[in-house]
Amino acid sequence: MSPAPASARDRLVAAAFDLFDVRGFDETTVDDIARAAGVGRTTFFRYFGSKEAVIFPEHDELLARIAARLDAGDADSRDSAVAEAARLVLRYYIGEGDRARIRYRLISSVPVLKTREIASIRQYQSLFARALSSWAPGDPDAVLRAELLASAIVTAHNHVLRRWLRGEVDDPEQAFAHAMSVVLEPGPHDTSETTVVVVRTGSAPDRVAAAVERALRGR
Amino acid sequence: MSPAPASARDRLVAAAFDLFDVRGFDETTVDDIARAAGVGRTTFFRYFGSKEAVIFPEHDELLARIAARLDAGDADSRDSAVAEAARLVLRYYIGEGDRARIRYRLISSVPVLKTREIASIRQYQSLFARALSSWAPGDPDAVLRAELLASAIVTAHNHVLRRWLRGEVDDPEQAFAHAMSVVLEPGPHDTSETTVVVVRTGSAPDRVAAAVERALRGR
DNA sequence: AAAAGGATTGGTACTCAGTACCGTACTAGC
DNA sequence: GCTAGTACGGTACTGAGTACCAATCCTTTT
Repeated sequence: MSPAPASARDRLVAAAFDLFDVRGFDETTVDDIARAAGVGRTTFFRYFGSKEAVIFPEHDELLARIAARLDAGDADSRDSAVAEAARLVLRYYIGEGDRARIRYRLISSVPVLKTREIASIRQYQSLFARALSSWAPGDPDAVLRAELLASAIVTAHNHVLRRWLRGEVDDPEQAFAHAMSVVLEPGPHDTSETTVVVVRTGSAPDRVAAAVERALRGR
Repeated sequence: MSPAPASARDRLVAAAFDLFDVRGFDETTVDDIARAAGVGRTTFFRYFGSKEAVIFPEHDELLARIAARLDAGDADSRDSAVAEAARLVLRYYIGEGDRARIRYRLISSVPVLKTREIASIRQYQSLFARALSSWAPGDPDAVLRAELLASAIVTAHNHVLRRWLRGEVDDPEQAFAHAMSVVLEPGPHDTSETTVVVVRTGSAPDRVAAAVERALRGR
């Protein structure tokens, strides 16, 4: 549809999504993609390391953007930094529109693509874990806590993204904000009964108890 | 070293670990493995779907064992069911000894194997998420909570396993128990300052405040 | 304008993973 | 002894991914 002179890389991506969508991933060879894009097979492998990689064309750039956003954060702005970095990814996929939906269908049906996606997600997760770990105190469990929060953020992000891809969510940004509130909410306890959470502190018990009472009454 | 008549499958696994360890993954062909095991190349692919799969020989059986353990649980025994299922995996890898260490080295240095491992872990995670979800109430966030807890358990497990593989932990079972306590502990807040967690409840504020005070004083 | 140099591309040839198919040996049960 | 099932080996093929070389284009320099 577009007049013509898109870059060879863009034409390859477009051709790949097209062919994978109509003919299937296994039934499409790299030769087919290159031919449809009007380039040589060599050129394909010059831009993408593998046949799967063409499905995630901006993966590296997204990784870099996330890393940049996380690097700009610090221990004080922790929660907002990770939330914004995750939103970055969410917005990207939402903005893709149809392409994201085609990818979702492909990933759901082709095991090797699902594997690839899971590995991509893990790269995001590692970035989050590293940033969180660098902001953490010398606590012996700091690394574990960082990994746990990183995995929670990624899980929340993916939960929302998948629901949006299935058409179960209208406002993904708001849904993600809600999911993050679930992540940051106290432990995975059953909320149907009264739960008392005790965090050791230097403050006198009376002062803490008073603060709790205020919190329960007010707000 | 063993006299001889191990099954073809076991000989293939042994030969693969051996060759991968000394010569490297990329530098070893499936032909090499088959020849070293004294079988044909066809036989290799009859037992393992791919060259990578031979590194995780008992993966399917482990998955089945986890599924069985989780199926035996119910909503009431939730915490112990998931903890035991995770321990199942931990014990398996600990019991492997040297083989687990070789796998760890290979995974750390060969990207395609790392990808494969991450995908395996995700399969465990999905089992946990499905079980947890099936035990959850009709809460609209129940699925999200199930996925979050599943990812937390898997993260905790892997944290401990990796530390053990690096020789940073002596008693992995105890370390895992501790990690699980961190997982189940209230929210990911900074513990260096006083944190007040409020969980909505039907009880009167006074009664809750009194319970908190008791908790802070006693124990 | 011409030459030089770098970057993008295409083509060829090769290795090897993975699949399909077929023939063969060994075992079990009648 | 015969047959059916199972485990195995061999051959042949497709296609992903790599290495290398030659051609073209575009920019810069003289």
